[in-house]
Amino acid sequence: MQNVFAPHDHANCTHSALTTVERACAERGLRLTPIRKRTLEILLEGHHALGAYDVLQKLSDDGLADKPPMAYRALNFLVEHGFAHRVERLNAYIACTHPDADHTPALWICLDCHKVAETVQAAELGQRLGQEGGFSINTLTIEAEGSCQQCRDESSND
Amino acid sequence: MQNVFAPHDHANCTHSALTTVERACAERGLRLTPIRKRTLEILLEGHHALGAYDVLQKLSDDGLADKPPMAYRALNFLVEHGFAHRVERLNAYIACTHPDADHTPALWICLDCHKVAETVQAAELGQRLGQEGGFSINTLTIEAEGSCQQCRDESSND
DNA sequence: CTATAAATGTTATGTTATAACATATCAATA
DNA sequence: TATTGATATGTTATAACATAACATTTATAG
Ligand SMILES: [Zn+2]
Ligand SMILES: [Zn+2]
Ligand SMILES: [Zn+2]
Ligand SMILES: [Zn+2]
Repeated sequence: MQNVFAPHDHANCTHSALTTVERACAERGLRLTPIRKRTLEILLEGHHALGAYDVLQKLSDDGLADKPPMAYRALNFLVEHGFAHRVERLNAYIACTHPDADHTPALWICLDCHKVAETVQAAELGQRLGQEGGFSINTLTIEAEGSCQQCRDESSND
Repeated sequence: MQNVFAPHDHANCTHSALTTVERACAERGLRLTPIRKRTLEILLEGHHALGAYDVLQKLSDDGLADKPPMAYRALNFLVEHGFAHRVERLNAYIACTHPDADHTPALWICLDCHKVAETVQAAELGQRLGQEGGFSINTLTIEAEGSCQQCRDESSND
């Protein structure tokens, strides 16, 4: 999925992410337990970032988990293996939209529709920046807040 | 100051930042009140990020402030006007090392010495990334965790 | 089977941040 | 210089985010 801000077949979006993650877990010997799978499904419900306690509430509604550590463990599992991303600016989490690739995403947070998109072209860019000062990058966070094309188009149609 | 990871005349570092901020406040009609000034001085004590409650403790030691909102207000003032930066990855704050320039910094967090450096060459880079998807950037966060040249040099001298 | 590791369940608490409202101080101007 | 409106500070309370520590259960390998 390229542009989550634009209208798209989100059922397909969800389904392909889920099957990709299931395959990746099988290949890598990771256990996509019920809590973990449901947590991913919850994040996949939309392209909005959810806080850990939002996720926990939904897990609790499903009778799967009802204590903060349970949600954090599932979210951390997904993040560690690249199936979800933490949005630092929002203290929140999104499902990854290309969970097959080993990647460092740049995140685009629309302040209008509140969707969060990601692009993967950002990593080498950071590496270049860092080399200037001899800094060796372990992890790189790139997040932008602003407005997506769709929201700007809509607001100009007033 | 370019490379805060390397040994440098930090007294000068502190002094020049403080006088630059004082001048900027005078020019822009901003009030660098005692709490705000002391908060800046606290951040300037080193190139380490401090949490709001660390700052609050120091303000409290000085009898200047003793409730969370006081520290957050002072920190927010400094951040809003570009005199300090919030480090999203650390939920913490650093004094800006070039408070004269209107800038979007990239932050370099050394996991070894825990110093945080900033560079200003990053903004246009983000703009370029964003334009690809038609995203209009309001604020941009670029933060890297890793190891600085000095720390890597030292650890290879074992 | 059983030993081991991994995951989950649970309690408690730590950490970060803000809403809401009261009071004081500053700065412009009548 | 008194009024006043804006800005900053003081205060209470609570919201929101996150993890330490330990017990129990479940999965997997030998
Ligand atoms: Zn979708
Ligand atoms: Zn949008
Ligand atoms: Zn310095
Ligand atoms: Zn270092």
